[in-house]
Amino acid sequence: MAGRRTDTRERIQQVALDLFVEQGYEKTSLREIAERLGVTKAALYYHFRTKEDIVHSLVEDVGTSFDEIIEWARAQGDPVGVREEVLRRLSVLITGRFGRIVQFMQDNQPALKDLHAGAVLVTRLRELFAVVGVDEADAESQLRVRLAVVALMVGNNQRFLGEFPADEAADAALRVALELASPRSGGAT
Amino acid sequence: MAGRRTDTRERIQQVALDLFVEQGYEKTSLREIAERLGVTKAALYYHFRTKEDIVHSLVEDVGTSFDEIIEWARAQGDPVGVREEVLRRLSVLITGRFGRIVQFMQDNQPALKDLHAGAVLVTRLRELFAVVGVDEADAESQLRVRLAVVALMVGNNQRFLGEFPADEAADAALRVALELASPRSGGAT
DNA sequence: GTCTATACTAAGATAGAC
DNA sequence: GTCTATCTTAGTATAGAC
Repeated sequence: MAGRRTDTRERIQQVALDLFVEQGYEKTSLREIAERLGVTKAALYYHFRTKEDIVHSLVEDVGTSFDEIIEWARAQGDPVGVREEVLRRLSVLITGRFGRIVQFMQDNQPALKDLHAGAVLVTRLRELFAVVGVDEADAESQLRVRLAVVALMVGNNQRFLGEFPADEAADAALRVALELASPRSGGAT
Repeated sequence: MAGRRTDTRERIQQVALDLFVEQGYEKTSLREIAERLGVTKAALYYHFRTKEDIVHSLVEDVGTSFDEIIEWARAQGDPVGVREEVLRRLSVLITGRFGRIVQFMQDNQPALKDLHAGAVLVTRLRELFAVVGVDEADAESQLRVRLAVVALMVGNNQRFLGEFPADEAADAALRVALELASPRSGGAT
């Protein structure tokens, strides 16, 4: 808030995230955001160059946190041994302060796809998959470790596992993720 | 083709699905579809009442097939014993002629959400989850069986497991799904 | 029955006044 | 830092040509 004279930028982000989570990115118009704030559309364009810019500003923090996990994992020697810790750190992020944003990203994957913000999600997810599945060669093993990441995301998504309390769902998600990521002992049929 | 003199309706569906899969539902304009077909936007409105109607026409066949699986499963006596067969039938649908449409639904879940077509996906998915997870009480078990369905969908999605040949990915998806849906023997920590 | 011409509303976006 | 006015293009609707 240092050099600025209003907090409109932050209020835009706040209201936009509310509406994006409720209705989805495409279905939320700038007019709606502006009206709820009591300003005009043009005012939004002073603070953000495009609608995409708004969502990008919301998502970039998550991207940075993902990057930190990825870089940490790559710095370690033993990829398999590190996998579990990667999932635990991811779980903390998703169940913590980034929960709503991660859910939003998950629900609006296609909308974000071609957006600049899409890179934040898609690229990072691919890197996470790579980090988590380094030593897995066949399709089944790759699918398992990638599903571990998916388990964390959908398990903490109200729309997916909404009947259970959030903390219970979060626990379950982590347990399932760890199981999916654990090296196979017995083979399949 | 009985009472009709042109195949424009089918061509619209074809072109629309192509573009929807490529670019997503929201990003594809009616002008684009019309131009690729060499007609005007208004012509589309002769064959379909709305844009949503187009996607609905694409998705309803899948919905019917899902319903058949759900109804069959409910007609059986033993819910757990039937779970495996439900997943196998789902796998056939997804890897078969409905593959592209299922991938489209998956990728455009938020766009379809409030649409009439959304009921085809969301409602059916919930019912599938219910059928597949009847006897599972805790969050972890529910998450596992629901992830089994997700495994089938993402495993057959090029964007998710694109490095492997389609048939290999399909096999892997079914194996992982069956494993996730199999009753637990050992407990977690 | 099939399609074009035309027009309407609302969206994202921009220029310039205050 | 915010507003008014305007632009382009989206989805939608309908009257009427063939």
